[in-house]
Amino acid sequence: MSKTAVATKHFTNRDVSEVLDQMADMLQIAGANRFRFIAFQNAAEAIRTHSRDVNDVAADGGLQEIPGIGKGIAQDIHDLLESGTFEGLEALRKEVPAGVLEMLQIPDVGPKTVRRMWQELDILDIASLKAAAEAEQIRVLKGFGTKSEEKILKGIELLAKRADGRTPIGKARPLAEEIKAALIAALPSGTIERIEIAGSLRRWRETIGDLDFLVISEDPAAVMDAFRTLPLVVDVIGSGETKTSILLGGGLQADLRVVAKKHWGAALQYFTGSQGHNIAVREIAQKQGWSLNEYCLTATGSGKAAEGEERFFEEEAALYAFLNLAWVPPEMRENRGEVKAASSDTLPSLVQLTDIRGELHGHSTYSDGAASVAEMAAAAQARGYSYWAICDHSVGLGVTDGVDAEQLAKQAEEIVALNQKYEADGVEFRLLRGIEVEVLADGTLGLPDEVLAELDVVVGSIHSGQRQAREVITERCLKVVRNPHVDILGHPTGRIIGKRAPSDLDVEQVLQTCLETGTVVEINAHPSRLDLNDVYARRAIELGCKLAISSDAHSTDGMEMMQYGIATAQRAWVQPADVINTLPMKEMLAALK
DNA sequence: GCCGTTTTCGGCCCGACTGTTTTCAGTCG
Repeated sequence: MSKTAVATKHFTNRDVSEVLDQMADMLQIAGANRFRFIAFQNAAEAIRTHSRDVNDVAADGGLQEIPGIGKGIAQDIHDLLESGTFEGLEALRKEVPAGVLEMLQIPDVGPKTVRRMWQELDILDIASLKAAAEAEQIRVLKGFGTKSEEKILKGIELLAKRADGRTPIGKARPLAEEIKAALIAALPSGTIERIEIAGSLRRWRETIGDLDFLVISEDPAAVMDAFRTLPLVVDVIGSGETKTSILLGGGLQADLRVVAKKHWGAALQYFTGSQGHNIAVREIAQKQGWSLNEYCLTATGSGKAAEGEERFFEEEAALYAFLNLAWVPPEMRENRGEVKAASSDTLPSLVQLTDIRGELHGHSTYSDGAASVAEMAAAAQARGYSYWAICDHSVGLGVTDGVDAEQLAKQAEEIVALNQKYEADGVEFRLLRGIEVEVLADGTLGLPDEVLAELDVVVGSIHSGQRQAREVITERCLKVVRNPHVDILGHPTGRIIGKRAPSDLDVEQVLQTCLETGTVVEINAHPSRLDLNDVYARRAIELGCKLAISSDAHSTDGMEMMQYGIATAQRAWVQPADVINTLPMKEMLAALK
């Protein structure tokens, strides 16, 4: 019974990558060859960010075509998908106790420490590690002292406080901006010559592990001091001559590095990451006879330049150019093929905020919005848009008052009147009539077809029953996509980052059907949604689907969220032609069903 | 375990900071 249950479990790309990560962790603790566990880590990352469903790729026999997946791991994945496990995994699970594996989650406790606790002190879980540290039993080991015990206890405390490790970008970005401003304000003018938020925030990843700041200053000590004493600081993790790490309330870490002006290009490149991207760039440098670190290129002697010769770059682009690479937008730096594209000068020309001509999903006071139709229209005009679709919730959504046919007719009068005024005033802006129509549990819609038929834009969204079984929710979603009146599939997976997992949707099948039916797929730009995410959005455009990037604004300020959607699209390699709301209104409307 | 503009074998990015040490290992990014 349980064996059957395991065998029929559907493994998502995330599930598979988690298993591979666990495999890497166990290999590390077991003391395996370091390149072996790196191989599993790389494979995990490759699967996590691969745009196709791993089950489909495996069925096509294409696993080994994914960079980082070779013969061995491809076989392991096949076994995993078929039977729920694979040989090497079972062997290590027998060898490494689950509690020992958990100890690896403790900050500042790595595989070497975990292994010694386990092997030399017979510590099998976090609770007994804590007890041993408190009883001062760890200092008996060679290489460990009182500080080590303190560090372990602090780490355990930190782990308990830390919710799930990563902070949604919608929270992290404002916080980083606040810290940046506070740091500048805390120092005499001119002390900071230049400051940039680097790391995953500069890459606009949907969740952030820690905040990274890079600074040019001739007085690093003063900058360090100011950083350590910011009011937001709860603890100083470490502080040296060029680097300081602090802990903020809520467990978020922030790192600061101060460099000289001539190091800026290499330093910004290094601190922006991702690690995978940096390794790929450093490998390119090596082939050309240079070693790259966060300061400069140094000739290795294997190229034309004399060994030890250094090259400095005040700008990041100059560094890329020196290595014969096109400058790679930070959003693309995830080692998903961008280094290869940069070397052959085939990077896509990414969609920009300025390409957006209008919006196709936003709310007003007719449903749960905070601003009137006229106010939203004014805000849209102020942003330079030439059209904006009012898509309030339809009836059928329990948590909020939705509009019915009658209210929709009333709203239409308001829209017509406003549009007449724009026309009379010679204003190049139009409101469009739309709806975010509720998808009921059986896949039927909250309003009848004849009501939908009158509208310019229909967004179909699922807000309930998101925990339905894979087949059920997929079929429900396909029903929406196939409806001739639904132009756009809204926030397809329904996830709320850090709060609600995505629906167990067969996204591949949904996207294929969107392509067949000409249904546009939304990138919902709200930073707690970002749905589709970067990986699925990339798959969508690979297939040839069209996208709409929508702020889903519920207030005039909500339109600001568009930047998160643009960044997500950029992370998905999306170009302006892939996005229907980069089109002028007439062309855009013609592109809808 | 993966990979190849020289390789199917022999490599696999690079440095800051800490703690326990007299020169380095561990962790992190």
